[in-house]
Amino acid sequence: MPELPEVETVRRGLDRWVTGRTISAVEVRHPRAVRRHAQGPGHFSELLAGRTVSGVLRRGKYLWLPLDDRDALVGHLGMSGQLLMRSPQAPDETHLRVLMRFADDGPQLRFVDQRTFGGFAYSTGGALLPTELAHIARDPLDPLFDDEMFTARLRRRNTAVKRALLDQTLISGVGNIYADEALWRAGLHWSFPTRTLTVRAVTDLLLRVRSVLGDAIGAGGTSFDALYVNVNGESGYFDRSLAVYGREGKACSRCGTDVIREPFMNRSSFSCPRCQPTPAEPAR
DNA sequence: CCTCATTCCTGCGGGC
DNA sequence: TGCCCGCAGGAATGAG
Repeated sequence: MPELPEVETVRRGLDRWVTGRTISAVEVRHPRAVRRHAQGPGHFSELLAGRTVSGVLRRGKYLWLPLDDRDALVGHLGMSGQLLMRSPQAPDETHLRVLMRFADDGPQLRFVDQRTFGGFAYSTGGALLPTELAHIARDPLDPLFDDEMFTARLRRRNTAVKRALLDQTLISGVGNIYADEALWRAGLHWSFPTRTLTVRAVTDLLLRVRSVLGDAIGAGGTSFDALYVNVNGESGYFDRSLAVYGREGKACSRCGTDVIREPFMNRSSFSCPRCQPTPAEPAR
């Protein structure tokens, strides 16, 4: 699933391949892909034709492409979204949702999304920060991320630490995979109550979050090739480095104990029962 | 301001 | 061989 490292990898690819190019036409092949654009697919396409992309920015798991004025194209990959650079001659992908052509007749930008949780919207005045994502917190790799505010807000909460990590209004960019990996690195069980975490523990957790995201970006960057804006949703080569996610029944690389899987928030949480013991009074 | 459950979607793979 | 069903899960939404 695309989380911050995958989206950052996509951002770098897009920046290289579409910045400075002028859009000639946009075909919406599935209306759900632009469901957040209230005026509909036709209007969405009309607004984009003739516009020049001036860059590619990211906050958390959101991407946006500032255009040649104060507007922007904002998007989210959802769970299965891919952004591909493809030759105009390449056949349609099975789950092609949006096709963007450029005036130079060069590689097209294609949004391919099996489960259609992803989508795009036209953001009027959104070049600096689209209103569609203004409610999302800065991500931990943002130089302006406020560590002290994050720590204070997290410790005021009355919930499980993993729930807090997944709350995009508190810290953005972390999804199920990297939450589990960061918690393993920090030696914290997902149910640890935020109220009882010390400042020191939160500071360490934030360090682990940053280290796992940074490591994953490093791995994701290696899977690039010319006309492919990485996208596999399986985090480049980082899946080889996962310590607990998807590793139920396999040995923890730190202590050898079998990794366990527990249901949480209608999904799975993976942890090492020895390195991440269940707290005396777990939160949910 | 929280906190938390529900909903959207489709391909895959396990079980029978 | 084929059918059913659970599972994967980010984020908007609304209830309390």
